[in-house]
Amino acid sequence: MMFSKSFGYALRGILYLGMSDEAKPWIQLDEIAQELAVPRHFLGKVMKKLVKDGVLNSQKGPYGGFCINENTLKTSLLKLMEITGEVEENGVCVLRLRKCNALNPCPMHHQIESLRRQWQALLASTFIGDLIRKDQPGFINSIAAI
Amino acid sequence: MMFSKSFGYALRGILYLGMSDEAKPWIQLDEIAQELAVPRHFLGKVMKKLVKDGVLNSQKGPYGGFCINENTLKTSLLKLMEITGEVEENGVCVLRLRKCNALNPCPMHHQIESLRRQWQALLASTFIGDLIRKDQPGFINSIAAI
DNA sequence: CATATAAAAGACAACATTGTCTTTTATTCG
DNA sequence: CGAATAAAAGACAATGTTGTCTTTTATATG
Repeated sequence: MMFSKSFGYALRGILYLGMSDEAKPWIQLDEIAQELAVPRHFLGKVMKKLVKDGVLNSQKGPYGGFCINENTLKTSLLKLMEITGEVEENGVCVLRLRKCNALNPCPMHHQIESLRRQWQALLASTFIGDLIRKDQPGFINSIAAI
Repeated sequence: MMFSKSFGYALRGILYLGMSDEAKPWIQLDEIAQELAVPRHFLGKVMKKLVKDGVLNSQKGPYGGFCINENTLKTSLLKLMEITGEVEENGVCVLRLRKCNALNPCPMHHQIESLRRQWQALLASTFIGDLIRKDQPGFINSIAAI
């Protein structure tokens, strides 16, 4: 019940862009990495993936950088996890037993089942847009704090 | 919301011992690894840790092997995770932000909080003994199935 | 005591994730 | 067009987890 570092970087990068002043159309990797205190080049790779998957836009050259687009706020956390490479573990047994199911449950099956459903539901129904709080003054601080 | 392989091996190894015929006091690594279809030497390392932490007993030499002891059934899954090296993530923010807390929550804080509490509670209050079903004929199958 | 047995221990390889550095490509602007 | 800028891409290192193999240690038995 923990996200990968890639996921965390991706989410925080996106939120940083989402919170940025719209007067400045493109935000550079340098600024994002510095503000979030995150390894620059690694973040670059993650951002690249997000661009490839259409979750963000990017622009090369002077005054270029990254910005959100029409998909960004509608992107679910589940989608984000897929992009950042979290394994697809929808029906997979927590103990990785292939034959585990309701009829032939592994010892953990019943204990875990409900929590996993809640977890999946949360990831699928929470969108980037839900996480942005433009009205909250400490918001940027809360994603920058490391 | 997934256990490490080490954890899975440990749990299944313990349960295998817990289900074994008590007429045979010690069970060898060879048998366990084969029955559970698990890498033998890697399992050996995991079992060694369990012995060191007093969750299992072991005996070298001919007719030696592993067996459960007075602690085994009373061991919680949380304890098992600690032994198998799952990081201690009790108060840690899911995004690994150090300054995240109820007063200065990260964007995921409220969404996750309740689920994490349930997860922690489940791990702390589920014991090895709770997972053994001596009455259930398919039980061994359910931990052997890979 | 000698031998066989089985865990314990240690060395090392495969693999994935994370992180750093350099080169390439695209774009803006003078 | 030429220079500067910034993302894209690629090479490679550090680290952690998982897996394999070999050697050492302890113990039971003849």
